[in-house]
Amino acid sequence: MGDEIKRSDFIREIIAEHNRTGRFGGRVQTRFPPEPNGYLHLGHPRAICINFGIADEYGGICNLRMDDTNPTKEDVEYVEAIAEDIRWLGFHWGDHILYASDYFDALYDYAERLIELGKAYVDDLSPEEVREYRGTLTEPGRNSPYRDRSVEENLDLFRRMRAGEFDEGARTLRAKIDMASPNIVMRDPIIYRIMKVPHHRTGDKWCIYPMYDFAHCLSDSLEGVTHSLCSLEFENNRELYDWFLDQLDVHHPQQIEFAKLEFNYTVLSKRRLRRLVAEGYVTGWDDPRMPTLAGLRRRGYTPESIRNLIEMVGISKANSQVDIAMLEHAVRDDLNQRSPRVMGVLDPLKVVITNYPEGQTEELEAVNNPQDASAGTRRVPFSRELYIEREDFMEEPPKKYYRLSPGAEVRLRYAYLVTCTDVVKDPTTGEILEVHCTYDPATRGGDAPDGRKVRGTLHWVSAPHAIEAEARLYDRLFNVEDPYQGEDFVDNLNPSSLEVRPCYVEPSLAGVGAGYRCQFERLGYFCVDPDSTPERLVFNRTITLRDSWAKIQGR
RNA sequence: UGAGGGAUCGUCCAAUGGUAGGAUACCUGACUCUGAAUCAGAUGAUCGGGGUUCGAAUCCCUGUCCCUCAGCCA
Repeated sequence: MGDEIKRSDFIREIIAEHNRTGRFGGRVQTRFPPEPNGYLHLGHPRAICINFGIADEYGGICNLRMDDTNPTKEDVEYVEAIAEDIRWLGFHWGDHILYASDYFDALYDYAERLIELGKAYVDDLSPEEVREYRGTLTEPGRNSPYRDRSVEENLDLFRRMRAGEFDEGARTLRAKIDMASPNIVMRDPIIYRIMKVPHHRTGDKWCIYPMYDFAHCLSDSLEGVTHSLCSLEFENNRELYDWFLDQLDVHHPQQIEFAKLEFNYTVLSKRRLRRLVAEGYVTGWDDPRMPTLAGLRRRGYTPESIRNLIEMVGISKANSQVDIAMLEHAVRDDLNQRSPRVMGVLDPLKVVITNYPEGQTEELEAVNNPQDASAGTRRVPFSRELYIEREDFMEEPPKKYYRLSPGAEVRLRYAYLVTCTDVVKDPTTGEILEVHCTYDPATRGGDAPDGRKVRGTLHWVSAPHAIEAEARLYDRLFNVEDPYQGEDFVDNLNPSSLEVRPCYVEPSLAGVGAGYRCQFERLGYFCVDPDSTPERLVFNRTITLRDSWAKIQGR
């Protein structure tokens, strides 16, 4: 699927150049390093596709490595969820998930080595003092008074840090670089801090934990990663990434940064996503309105559609805000190819075919997928009483309305041409209760033998045969392009992002299970929710079909 | 105003000194047993100012705007 299309971008060009010059002996190995502190969301597939995709293209491997160096923020709960999302997207890693914490022993040894090299020292400054000494963006920092301790003293102190002799925050191990560096990252960055907190994997073995900058580059190095592909905010950290590896004289991967993806009408920050869940604006991390991969999956998005989107959007170093319409196009495009068609009515209006024999039923043949002949056909029951969509009838139709109206003839898809003869209304409210039509028996299947043209084709279900189900109609979670605008982003929540309503679907749907995807003709793509029971199906609307009539109406 | 990055159709991405192209969105039309899909067409951009060059989105100078960094987060 699209594999023959030659992808190229600045990262692949750099790697191709490395391979030309033999920088890594032609080997390409990457890694995807999520911190297990939240669910994967729409911002992640780009990094996933780049790292796993590139490794794959070059016949290399991509490790899934949990970046778990801060036990106060991370939890095993997220590990399996992250792994499942990546698997769902269709990517594979080696035998098992890797963890930065797997390297805590090696990392500790590297830290001692740095001390021995005179490139690291134990600092007694308090967190506040560290901040003061660091200087500012425009002023250089000052050296810590503890900066020039002897190697022996540093080693002793560091070992005692490890042994738990000091309180949290009392001391840190810092790299000895340059407190006047114009790059603040290089002003003697902290590499180990004391945290008397058990770790979800190493238990209480450690009370000191390495910082990201130290752990990350060395984890990459230890694994033999060749290309460490990460997002733009780590550009400033690359100098430090390189510094550690140079000092320690170990295998040195190349870090390359690319821009993260953002989407309009969408919020992706973990903090805000967490708030939506915590404050009950959505039902959970996998609420089908959430931009999490779990939410999109439940909503009915396919992994292929997400991967196609990533390919469509490309890669660059410019911050970008992708139009969510691109995502919507990607799902429609994929679902159009693969979804079986089915008829369902969301807002029923009863139709009585007055000249159709009472009690008669017949089965009509319907095409399962016009995009895919191999999907075959099915039989759909037809009878005297049907339901059609309420908006498919208008007593006083506007111009260009070619659905049902008094005197008008339309086609009931795969069934008959019918003409509206009567409208039955509630005498007090004026509400339309039912519509009476006559059918033309000569048009069975939907074709007129005399060749007369009928513009409108409606979907329908046979009232006595229909299955009653629940439809969950989703719309964008936010109704403004930039949900961050204004005082509080929750003010921009779309109050009608979910509408739950009963619906009628054709009987062929009986027995389909959670995750089943289909198109309700003329309405959109739907996916069976895990909340479904054999007694009551629940359909999530993944996305509507494009609707140019609605567009005309809107003007 | 220190350092590191970035600026091309509304949006996203190409063009690597030689016709600014594709995707998406929007608009027209054709086709249609889904007002879907498909097909055809239109609209629409090089951040500003200088310079080099036969020729500049690309190279040089200059200005502007945007992003990231002052966690013992990642």
